[in-house]
Amino acid sequence: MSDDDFALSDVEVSLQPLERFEEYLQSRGKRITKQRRILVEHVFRRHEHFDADELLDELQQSRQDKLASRATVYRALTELVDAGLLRKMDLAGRAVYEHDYGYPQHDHLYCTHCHSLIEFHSDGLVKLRNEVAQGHQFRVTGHKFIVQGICEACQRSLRRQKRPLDLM
Amino acid sequence: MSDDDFALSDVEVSLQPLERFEEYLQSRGKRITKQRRILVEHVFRRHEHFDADELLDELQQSRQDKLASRATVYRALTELVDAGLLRKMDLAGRAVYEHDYGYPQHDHLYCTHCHSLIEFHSDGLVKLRNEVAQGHQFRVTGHKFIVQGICEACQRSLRRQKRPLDLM
DNA sequence: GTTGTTGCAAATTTTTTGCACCCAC
DNA sequence: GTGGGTGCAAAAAATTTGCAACAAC
Repeated sequence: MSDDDFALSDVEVSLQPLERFEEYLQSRGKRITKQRRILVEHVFRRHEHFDADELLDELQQSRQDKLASRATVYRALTELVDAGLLRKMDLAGRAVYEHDYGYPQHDHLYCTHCHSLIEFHSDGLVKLRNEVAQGHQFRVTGHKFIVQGICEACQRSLRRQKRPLDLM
Repeated sequence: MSDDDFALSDVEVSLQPLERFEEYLQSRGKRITKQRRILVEHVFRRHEHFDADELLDELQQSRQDKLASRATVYRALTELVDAGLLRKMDLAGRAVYEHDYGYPQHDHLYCTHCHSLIEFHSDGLVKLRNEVAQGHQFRVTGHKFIVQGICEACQRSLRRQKRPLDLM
């Protein structure tokens, strides 16, 4: 069986995150360690946005046998982004991560009140992005589109607070 | 003469940045100090992206009579954003600022190689943004759209470096 | 066995804050 | 005169790094 039996695109969609990460590590001469395995498994256990500190807490809380140190978590997050498994966003000063691998491309509505992130997808956005880039001879590798505002729930709670009798 | 003689939109476009800032300060019971005046004047002297540290350097370099301290610069930048004079972006870990007041709305192509920012405007983007938000009952206050990639100049220099003769 | 990896703590980097003194109002 | 503002230095917060012990390969 030759290497050609697996086209890159097939491999990309069929591998589990951990397998994909191991592939990445091997291609770079890096080692598959216990910590890296634990990290990937943990991160892809559920689909949520998180930052380095939250992840570190989860890997250390209520257990004396810490699964990974702070330094290792930071180093692994960088690798996971590099491997295309995670996406990194700079929000309000700190880095927030989310699944990228095996997850459809999307953008976010960011509520500046409760700091929640609402995902959405828009084909038109990508089209528009590529057109603009082409006009500037710019080679696109990605984008960050964050729409700031107030989510529906916060609008209601704010309305209740600020205008108790102004309903009429 | 009633207040209505000055519609908000007229006032917004006719005032100088400093005047606009003074208006903001007065409305908050804050004081118009020498440092705040110097900062606004300096920041709006030219249209460039900058971070807190660059600004601080410019206000202190080659002069023993420092124009503003680090703390004052950080505090003023927060006020200027709050006043609507500056826009803040979180790029690569640190905050980058640019003119907002009196400057047309725009977005950026961000070269991840030379870290330059290329501005562009797209009506379609705003339209698309509003449509998406409306679909989620989300009240938009703004957005950040950053297209990452390699600018034209860097594409050329990279091409030259990496494949001199394509040997080996 | 060799070489990359981890953990720890110290170091960096960026931004915030407490407080005594100063100045705009 | 008074209360907000400034500068300074220390503190915080987030992330990176040097290095000795350790573990993949």
